[in-house]
This record gives sequence, structure tokens and C-alpha cells, in this order.
Amino acid sequence: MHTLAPTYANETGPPDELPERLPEPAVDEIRLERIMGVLAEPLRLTIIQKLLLSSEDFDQTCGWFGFDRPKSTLTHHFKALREAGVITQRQYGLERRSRVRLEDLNTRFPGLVDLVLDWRADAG
Amino acid sequence: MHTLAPTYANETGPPDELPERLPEPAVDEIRLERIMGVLAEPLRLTIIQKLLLSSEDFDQTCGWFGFDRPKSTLTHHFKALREAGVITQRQYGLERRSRVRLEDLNTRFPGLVDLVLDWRADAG
DNA sequence: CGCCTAGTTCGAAACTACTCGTATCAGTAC
DNA sequence: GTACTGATACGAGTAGTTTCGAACTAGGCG
Repeated sequence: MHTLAPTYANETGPPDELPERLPEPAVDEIRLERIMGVLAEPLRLTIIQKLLLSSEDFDQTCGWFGFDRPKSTLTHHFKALREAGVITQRQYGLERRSRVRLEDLNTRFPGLVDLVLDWRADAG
Repeated sequence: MHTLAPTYANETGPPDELPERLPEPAVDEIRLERIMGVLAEPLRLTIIQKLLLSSEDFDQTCGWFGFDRPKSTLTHHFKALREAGVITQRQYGLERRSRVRLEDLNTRFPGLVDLVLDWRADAG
């Protein structure tokens, strides 16, 4: 079991029991064309959809998704998603857990999340 | 003035006073990841937005948009949009006119068009 | 016929993205 | 200490995109 006790390295706001967020764009810095580009990848679309369908209350680790791909590939895609503003990543000890920035996305691009939820990898 | 009289080269359905459509995916062949990829380009996003904001009753020529780019570049982007299923193109004599597949998009991906409409090239 | 127009096709250069192997790091357990 | 774990960073190969110039096509006009 990993530690759930967070480390507040560069804690700025009031402690919310969660580790700090990795670098990501602010809400008003999120750009639609970036989101579009990042969601053009079936694997990334799958990641977001799985995250959305899982309980919103828990962040998920890279390995939770069960993709049969090298770790370096997965790191690459998660980083792309985070830098585009689609997900937040937090460091829980050894693990890096991801969660969709649901509120931010719904504020900036209402309807976008539903598109991902309705997506089907096979016949789309 | 260009001719508005259509040529029904491979007319299949009832004549609707329009020239035939250039090859494009059927509604159920349109794939979200393809749409996303094609709308990751600011120029293409601009094209679709301009088309949506113009009168829906008229298709627009390539030149109507007033982009200061070589014609081959524009051809490339319009083709990408058409092959992804975002626009329809019809050949009016010399001109090739484009129109957003509004109904198809709203059917398959409700909310998508609004994302493009709300987009701002500068800070949006 | 030649010329203009609106657009295509081809090809090449520059750039970007995806994939992955390898090396590495920081905790945890023994 | 060693080994394992969950992940990162670097670098290389491959593939795809963007951009554009140059050559071309087809229709209309004089």
C-alpha cells in the first residue's frame, strides 16, 4: 500500500489533503486546438474515457489502465494530456495519479467531455 | 459570375439543384479522433468557424476566406476537412464550394459545433 | 487561338509526433 | 546493502504533417 500522506513541497493554497499538482496550464490558458490535437489519439481518448467512467473521487495510476504498452510510451501520453490541460497529475509517493480536470473542461468547453464519453473506439 | 447550373455527373438521388458532392465519408463513418485531429489546426478551425458564421444557405469558395496562403496549402486543408467528414465540397463549374456538414455533425457529435463557434483564435 | 481564373497534383524540405529501448531515480521491503 | 516498484528522461527510428513552389487542368471570354 502506498502512503496517502501527501508531501506539501510547494503548497500554496489551503491544504486539501492532496499532494501538489504537477505543472499544468491554468484554466484560462487551456487552448481548444491543443485539446483537439491531444484527443486525436485513440489511446489518449481511451485514457480520458476510462478516467471519466471511473469514480471521480479517486485519481488513477498509470498502471491502473492496464495498457499493454511500454511505460515510456504511457508517460509520454499522460504528459501530453496534462500539458494540454485535460488531466491533473499528483505525486503520491512513488505513484503518479491522474484525474480529469472535469470542472475546468466543463467551464471552458461545455460539451467536450460528453463527446469523449460517447466515443466508441471500434466504430466511433 | 459563375454558373449555378449543376452538372449531374454521378447523380444518384433526386436532383436537389446542386452539383455532386466530392468523395467524403458517410455519416456513420465519421470518426471523432479524425475530427479532433483535423480541428487541431488553427487555420482549419478558422475555416470552419467562418463557414458556420456565414449564411448556411450558400457554399463558399476557397478564395472567399481571404487567406494569404498559397493555393496548394488551402487545397490541402480543405481536403483534410472533407475527408474527415467536417465539410462537403461541391464542384460549381470552375469553383469548388464548401459547406459544413452541420446536420451530420450535430447528429453524430452534439456540442462539437458549439465548441468551434465559441473558439477564439487569439486567447480562446 | 491565347489568356485569365479557380483550383488540383506532385514533390521536396522542415517540422512534429508516436513508439520504444535503455538508463535512471526515489521509495519500500527484505 | 540488494532487489523490486512505479515512474521519468533521453535518444533514435519511423511515420505523418505542414508548407510551399512549380507544373498542370478545365472553363469562360475575346
